Amino acid sequence: MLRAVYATRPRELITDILREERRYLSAADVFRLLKKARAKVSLSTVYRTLDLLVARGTASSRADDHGESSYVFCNSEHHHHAICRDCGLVEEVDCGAMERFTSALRRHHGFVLDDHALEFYGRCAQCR
Amino acid sequence: MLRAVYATRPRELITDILREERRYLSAADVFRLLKKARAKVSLSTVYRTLDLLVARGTASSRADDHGESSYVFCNSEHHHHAICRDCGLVEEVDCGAMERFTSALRRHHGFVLDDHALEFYGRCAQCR
DNA sequence: CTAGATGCAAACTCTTTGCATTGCC
DNA sequence: GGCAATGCAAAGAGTTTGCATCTAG
Repeated sequence: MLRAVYATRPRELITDILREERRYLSAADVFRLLKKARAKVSLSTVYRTLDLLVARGTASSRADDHGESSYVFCNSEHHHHAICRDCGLVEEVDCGAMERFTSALRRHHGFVLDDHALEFYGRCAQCR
Repeated sequence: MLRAVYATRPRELITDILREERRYLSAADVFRLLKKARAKVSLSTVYRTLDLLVARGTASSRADDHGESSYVFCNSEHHHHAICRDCGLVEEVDCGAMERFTSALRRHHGFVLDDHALEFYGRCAQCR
């Protein structure tokens, strides 16, 4: 039998923050934003909730060069991220070029992309 | 005046391991391989050497989901990695498709790729 | 009422640093 | 010989865990 999952206040708060920010946030970032909003949620709950969101597909995570993990809200299952180096905006990428690219990669290198792992970095339209 | 850098035995050993393995290795992996080869090099030297190689462009690093960093040997300056999920093989990607892809991404999303950050995951020709 | 969630503090993992010693050139 | 590199142990940073308490359903 499946384990029940409660919709608690801390979880709502954390999910809202992630959905509204629309950029990668570390656990410490989320914790800081919670404090700024005068919500008292422990750092461990932040970690536990972020893990939960990733497990449910509501967020995706990545680790930076210094071993700190960051999390971003996700709407759809199958998509790729274009991340702005300046403002941090995370935008979904889903255009035909993607498909053409993966098939070319297969032809030229024999590589079959597991495209869930793709992420792109650059600068968005605003920041250019 | 530039700081001198010595070609020491530990550095040779670590560089050789990285060059021969041709896949991402954590500091602990390198340390393990050194021990297997009966070379006694401290873990801190492994870390320091890996940092040095990255700084010199001889290696590139990435962090996994658990905050552990891994390193791979690099030949050329400008390239992208295609990483096999099965065997870990890291292959350089450098075909026209890449360029066509980035220009399409710019047209469709207004995103300009900083393409040094690109990495691709999938399965290589052998592992398929 | 009961399984699940939280807070706190301690434990853990990976990485970095300080300093005495060793080694390259 | 002198500056650079190494080893060791201790310190750091980020994350996870154990357990008592609290709470959603």
